[in-house]
Amino acid sequence: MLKIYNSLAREKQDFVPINPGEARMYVCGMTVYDYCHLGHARVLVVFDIVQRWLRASGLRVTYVRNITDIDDKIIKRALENKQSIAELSEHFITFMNEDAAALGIEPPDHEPRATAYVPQMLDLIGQLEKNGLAYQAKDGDVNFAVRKFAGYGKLSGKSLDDLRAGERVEVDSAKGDPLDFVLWKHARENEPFWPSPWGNGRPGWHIECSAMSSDLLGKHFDIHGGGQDLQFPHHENEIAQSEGAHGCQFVNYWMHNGFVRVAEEKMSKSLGNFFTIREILKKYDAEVVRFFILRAHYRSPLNYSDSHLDDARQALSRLYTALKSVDAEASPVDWEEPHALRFTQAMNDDFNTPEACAVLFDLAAEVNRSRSPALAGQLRALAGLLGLLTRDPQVFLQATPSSETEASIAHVEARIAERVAAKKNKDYAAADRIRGELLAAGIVLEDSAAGTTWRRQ
RNA sequence: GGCGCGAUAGCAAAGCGGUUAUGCACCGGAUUGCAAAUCCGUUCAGCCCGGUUCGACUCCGGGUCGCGCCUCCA
Repeated sequence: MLKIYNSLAREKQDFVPINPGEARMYVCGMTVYDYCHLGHARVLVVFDIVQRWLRASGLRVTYVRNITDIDDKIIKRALENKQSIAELSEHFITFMNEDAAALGIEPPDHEPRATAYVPQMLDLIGQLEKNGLAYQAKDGDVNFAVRKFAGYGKLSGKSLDDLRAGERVEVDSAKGDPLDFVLWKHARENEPFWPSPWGNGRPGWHIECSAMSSDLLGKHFDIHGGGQDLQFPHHENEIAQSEGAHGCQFVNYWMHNGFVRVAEEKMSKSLGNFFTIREILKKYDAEVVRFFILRAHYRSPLNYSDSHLDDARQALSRLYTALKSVDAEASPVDWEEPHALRFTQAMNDDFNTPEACAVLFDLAAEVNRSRSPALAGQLRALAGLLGLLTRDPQVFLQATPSSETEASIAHVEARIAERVAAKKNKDYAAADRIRGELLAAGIVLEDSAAGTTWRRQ
């Protein structure tokens, strides 16, 4: 039985789908005005795993991950870059897709863009107005009246009065309550706008997710995910909008992943301490990055540093090494096998990927001992559920993230041939010299009865 | 100020009221021309103070420290 930590209940709960055999999941994706950083990579990987495990558990999954392609930052950046908003967002959507593909992220079933859902947003705002939860302020903005929605704060555990006490935002006098949030912003100069019953304008940040999720998944669905920083106010506001408009429960299970940190601080744009995915991929294999993320539980903080990635690379190499010398059977998971049972137990416990990885290492040790093609196949199959060990071991072990040329690989092969000849002549000094030279270049040689192989250090 | 999360061995990171987590690093042995890889073995834990218990890293209470949200943020 799968258990999920539900942010709404603040405890692990049995996952019971609304419709038996089916899971509908919505995840807040990217705002496309810049490159994705490692924090974004974590969301992508974490919910890719959720999606994969739900499917592996036999559920029919509909996975929606949205793209925010209209908001303040995009408008600002487009102006700075002197390009259109469409150009800017297209540009970064392309980069995002490249990064996601590199990380082994399976494409979601739907990837809706906010700009394509303006009519649905307007319908929703109209419904909220009809329900007495939205009002148009003097400045033309349409706001949500948080005091009118009884459950406001239930996700984040905040009470409106506490929020008011801690209010640090400049009060917008046009709002009925400082905590009211905007559903529809009136048109301003140099900004794109859409016509609406409330005049020309553009959507507020939160309304898009309410509109897209109900359109693609229905008014009530199973799982909603995103980074921990979205819990408040974004997800709280989504609940207010969706439940306020539809009059029914919005989402059963809320999932929030922890932050990536740098030197014990949250990695974020505003702190300027972020590393983009493509920056990291210049130094580390994408699968190493994926493994690095999966080695920590999704709700724990994850500290980023080169030495941690070095460590992850060494660890992943151990798994690939186990597959290198055994001809793994290409078989599906044998679910009755003991490692698979442990793996399943781990994943069913709120997606405990660190424990699932530990099972992979135990299994790898078993493969090394037994040289069993069936067990090697099992290792490959289980790891595959996490999107790991999907490549040829030799390709992984010899891969280099930077732009190494074929020529240098040819050079390695040539030097190995020289060394084999030297060894044949019992000229061990020459053999060791060649090995030392290659080692200095980060190439490790491994002699075995079957001959000499090499890998990157 | 309000709300929440965390503190595990040299580093990273899980489960668990009593029995080896796991990975990296380290040490000893096997193996090897020597290595590497692999195998076998050893060493190294649970912030502090109380409480519950036959027994607590694990449960409860109180500290201390760290982090996050309350403002755009994955």
